Amino acid sequence: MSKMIPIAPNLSRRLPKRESNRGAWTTEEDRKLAQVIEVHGPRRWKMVAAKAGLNRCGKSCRLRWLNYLRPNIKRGNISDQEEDLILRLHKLLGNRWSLIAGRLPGRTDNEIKNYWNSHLSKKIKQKEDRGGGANLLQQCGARCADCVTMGSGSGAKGEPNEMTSCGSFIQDDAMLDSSFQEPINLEWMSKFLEMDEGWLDFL
DNA sequence: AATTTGCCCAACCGCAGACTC
DNA sequence: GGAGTCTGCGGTTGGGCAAAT
Repeated sequence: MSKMIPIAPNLSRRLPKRESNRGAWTTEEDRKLAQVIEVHGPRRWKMVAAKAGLNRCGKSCRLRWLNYLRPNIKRGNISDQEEDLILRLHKLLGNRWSLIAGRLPGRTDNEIKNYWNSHLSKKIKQKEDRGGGANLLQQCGARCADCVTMGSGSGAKGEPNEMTSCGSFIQDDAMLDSSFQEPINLEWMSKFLEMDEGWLDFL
């Protein structure tokens, strides 16, 4: 079943449940939030929420900015190349969506998480059911228990440098640090990961 | 045409680490 | 060093839409 990208996804998602505004953001709220961030920058979210006169918590404002209003957000279809990259990075990093998103310019952790949950996890399961593609996740897991642990959804946020085996190849902070802002060339990253897979096979 | 089903994805929640006083 | 607050992350929820019946 093909799904269309919503043209105006912020129209009416969730209904307000409490006194503060909740649910879908209106275009007016978006505009106010963007204005305040333009002046004060994307930090001190509680203050931003107050300055914008929005009856929303700072957390909600931050999320809206990061996932929707931030400049250079790429929306819509994930390309095959990006999908491949997500698969490879997930194999290395587990469910560390923010790290994975950091390697995909313009994509948000939420988007990648959603894409994984709705598309890739099914693909993997289908392959596993057919018996042919179990290696997608297990290849790594069999060799590196840390990857499995990190991807198990425990909520634990291990430091990149604490990774053993798989991670030790890319221990460099600049490589894994989510604050690493430079957009990375997808082709380069794919090649890098191929190298890493080769290294994994060597173990 | 009306209803049901399946799925996507924006937004919320809880937790933990970082930061400030 | 401890308490309180802020920020960021991953997991989960549920409203809305298109397809199927």
